[in-house]
Amino acid sequence: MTADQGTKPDETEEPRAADGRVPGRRGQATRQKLLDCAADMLRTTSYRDLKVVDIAREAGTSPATFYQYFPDVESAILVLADEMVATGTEQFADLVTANTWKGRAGYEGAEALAAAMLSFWGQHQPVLRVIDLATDEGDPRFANIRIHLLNDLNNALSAAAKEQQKAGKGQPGIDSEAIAGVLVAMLAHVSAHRLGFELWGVRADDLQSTMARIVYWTVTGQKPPA
Amino acid sequence: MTADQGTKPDETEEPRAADGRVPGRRGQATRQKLLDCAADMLRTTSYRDLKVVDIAREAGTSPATFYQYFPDVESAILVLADEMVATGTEQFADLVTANTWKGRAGYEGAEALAAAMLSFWGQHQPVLRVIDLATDEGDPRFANIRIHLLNDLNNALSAAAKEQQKAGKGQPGIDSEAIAGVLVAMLAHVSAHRLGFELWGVRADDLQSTMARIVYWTVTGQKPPA
DNA sequence: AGCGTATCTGACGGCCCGTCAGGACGATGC
DNA sequence: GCATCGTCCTGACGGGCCGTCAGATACGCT
Repeated sequence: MTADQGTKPDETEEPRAADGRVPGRRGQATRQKLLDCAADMLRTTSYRDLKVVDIAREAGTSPATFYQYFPDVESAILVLADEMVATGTEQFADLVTANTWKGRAGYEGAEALAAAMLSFWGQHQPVLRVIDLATDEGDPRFANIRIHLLNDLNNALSAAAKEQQKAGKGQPGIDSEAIAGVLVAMLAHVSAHRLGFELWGVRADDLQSTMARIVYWTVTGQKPPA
Repeated sequence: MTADQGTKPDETEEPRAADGRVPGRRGQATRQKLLDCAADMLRTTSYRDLKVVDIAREAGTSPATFYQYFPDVESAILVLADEMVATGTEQFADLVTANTWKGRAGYEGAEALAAAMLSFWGQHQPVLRVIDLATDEGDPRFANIRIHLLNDLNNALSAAAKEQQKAGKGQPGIDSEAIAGVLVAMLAHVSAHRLGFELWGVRADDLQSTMARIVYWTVTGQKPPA
């Protein structure tokens, strides 16, 4: 309210500080540096081994400074996760709703979805890894992030499946939410473990095709063309 | 070798103690009590919050006693996981290899597999939860357990898929290992999160049918009967 | 330059972990 | 019954990391 605090570009929401104060220019700089360092370290260090003291040292500051901007390590990663979700959450759902699910073009839409998932998980692997881990561990904050990320896709797939069912195609007599849930679970889990598959000798191309074919057939009940 | 130690029923392997000694009757009793208490507490407490002191107190003993039988909490859970795997690892693979993959009987075999997975994950939910978590976290000990649990199923599905491919059915031109990997990932992940699905309003029956249909179609390329 | 405020930090108490020396218990021989 | 020995258990301790606070520092403004 009455937000006229100089040239402040009105960041998304309020980047609240530790003691309630609103951080200034320099404060936000160090805050960002801490975030960057945390993101960097996540690439090499397991999330459980990510200590506050290490992040602070990497950023050239002291642990106490960290706590001035984040209540704990998880909160910092949550910010990273929020940014990531904000940049790419709706693209998956769009790939589903924009799909005609007919013939070759329909199958290629499924292939595009699988490719997008694999690519997204490849790019944001470290953060997504933490989201999955913390969610499975029962942390509701990360669970919400995960829902935000996958909910649109889930709804889109459910709608597509139901649409096909009405046309006498797809999987008869099965709750479309179950269909969507299983497909989303498959897509997310396989994408998250692509590296593991490759280490096991399975190529990403084959994963992508397999997932695309399963998605296409499960939604439409039609054999993928060629 | 030369195992004639009275009425001792020759337990699997050597239940080694802390300081190298072989534990006696009473020692094994408390060891088992610690395991039982750990298993019990896993049902209510998150694996990360499972402290040694809590297990010891629950078992009516002291933390130091725990360390006499297990180097850490994870090792204790590993024993539980080993027992679980030993009791039910091959049943999944058998359900695949025994399947003819033809007609209604073939589809019912797939349904039986999905049902078995859901049931197994329901029974052993707490321990399997830890296995998944620790594996994702990079713990190689739990990763090995997980491989032992799913490897036979993976190989069986891969063999079945390849068999169908040779007969001109199934998914043409795709590595059967990728097919098996995706299916196993789906089965395991959905089974692990059945409770979450149900909380979301999705019935286990629909999950089972969806998974069974996907498995059957992916392996055979045939539409499930009825 | 001088002052007020935003920002940073060294140092501290608290919690949990894993270990060790020593005490309690139970079986065995007499 | 009781001495003795081996098995088993535990109270107490040092160490590491966490999160906080009062004080020091640096910047912006007049």
